[in-house]
Amino acid sequence: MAPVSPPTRPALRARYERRRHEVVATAAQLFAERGYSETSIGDLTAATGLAAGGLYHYIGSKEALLLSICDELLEPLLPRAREIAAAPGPAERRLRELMHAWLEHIEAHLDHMLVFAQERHVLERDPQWAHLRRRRKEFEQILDELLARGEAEGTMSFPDRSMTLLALLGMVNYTPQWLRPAGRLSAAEIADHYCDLILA
Amino acid sequence: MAPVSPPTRPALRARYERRRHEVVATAAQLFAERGYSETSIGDLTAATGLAAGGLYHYIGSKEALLLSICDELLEPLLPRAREIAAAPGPAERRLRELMHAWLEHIEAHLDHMLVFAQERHVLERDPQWAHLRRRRKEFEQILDELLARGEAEGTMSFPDRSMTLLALLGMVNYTPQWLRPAGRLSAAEIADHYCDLILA
DNA sequence: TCTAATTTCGAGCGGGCGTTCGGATTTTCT
DNA sequence: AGAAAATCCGAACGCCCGCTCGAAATTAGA
Repeated sequence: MAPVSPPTRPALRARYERRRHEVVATAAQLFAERGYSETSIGDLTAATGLAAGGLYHYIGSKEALLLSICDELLEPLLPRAREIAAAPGPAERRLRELMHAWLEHIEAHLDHMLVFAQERHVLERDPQWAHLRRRRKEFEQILDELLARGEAEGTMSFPDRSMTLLALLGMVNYTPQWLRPAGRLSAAEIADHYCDLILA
Repeated sequence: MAPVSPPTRPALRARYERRRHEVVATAAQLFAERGYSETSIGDLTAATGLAAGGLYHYIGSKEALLLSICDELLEPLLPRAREIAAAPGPAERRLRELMHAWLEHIEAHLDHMLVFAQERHVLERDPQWAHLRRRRKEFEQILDELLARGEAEGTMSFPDRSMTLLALLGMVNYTPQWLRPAGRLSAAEIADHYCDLILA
């Protein structure tokens, strides 16, 4: 996750991080449309304007870059989910808020999401990815607990809660493949629709 | 799709196709768990027991092998879907039957499915994959028409049919990531649950 | 049994890829 | 201005991978 040589002088950290963030975003875009393995370092240097050496100043390695993309995606989402789920109010309201936040996050990070989804098989095996596995698992647990609370409160009922959860995960994880920011449907509308589907 | 040198003598065709099918299945398994790019020809020779030359006798090239996996997956499903959708009876019954067939097909070809899903970004760009794009599109159209027929018959109603279709595709396409043949849920149960969700 | 077709072998080739590294350039701070 | 830190360059390296090819082994059919 950490790049090779971040500047020690604090005044330069900001510029460094900004530039690094640009590089990661550019890479996410390329990876999303061509695939990680099908994108070469040459493609990356062409897209960023940096030469190989300059690029490695920021990314450390190609695989670390991939990890950075997924980190940038999951890191802010999980605390937000915790926060929303822990807030007061009925489970259904909590769920709808969480779905909104989730889908807005997806809409704002389509490329990152597509890359993350693409690398599922790496996620499940490589020990370097263990912390991401944990994060994803906790996120799914938060969702599941919300559904369970809804059942306990009597406002939701599912024939099979765990299957409903999987269906929900499926819908949402598929969304980046067709969602377009300029498209007909907003993230909020989609979130509401998905909620209606499983709560009906 | 066609390998390099299929035998001309018809008596040998059967054995050749059988062996070839074995190779494709083995490859699908490896690709599904490690990823296409992360699986080397060396891995393939080790898993099949064939040496490099022998392997290429059946696969033609690594990319052609990937295409074969996806072909074997989609080729039988589409005609079956056409048949089911065209059969007489109310739309809801047609849809349920199609979902059953679909999920049983997934259950029977988990590896192929995972590989196909993994290569989404290739599917959408490479001209070599055009016929697979067409097949998938037609399959989705069949589904959409079934939903539309349900609405016309008055037995289904959706706030937004195209979004419901996308939700359904999401659920089903995600299924191979958790479905296990020895698991708690059968393909039939899952299909019914999914139908219930969108028809509620 | 003899021949031709088929299947298999495996060393080796050519190329592309990720990465390195020494130095040049630019920037920051005193 | 001067020194130290940070940024960037790009040629070059070594490795690994997909693939080839001529020959050997096996099998089918007469």
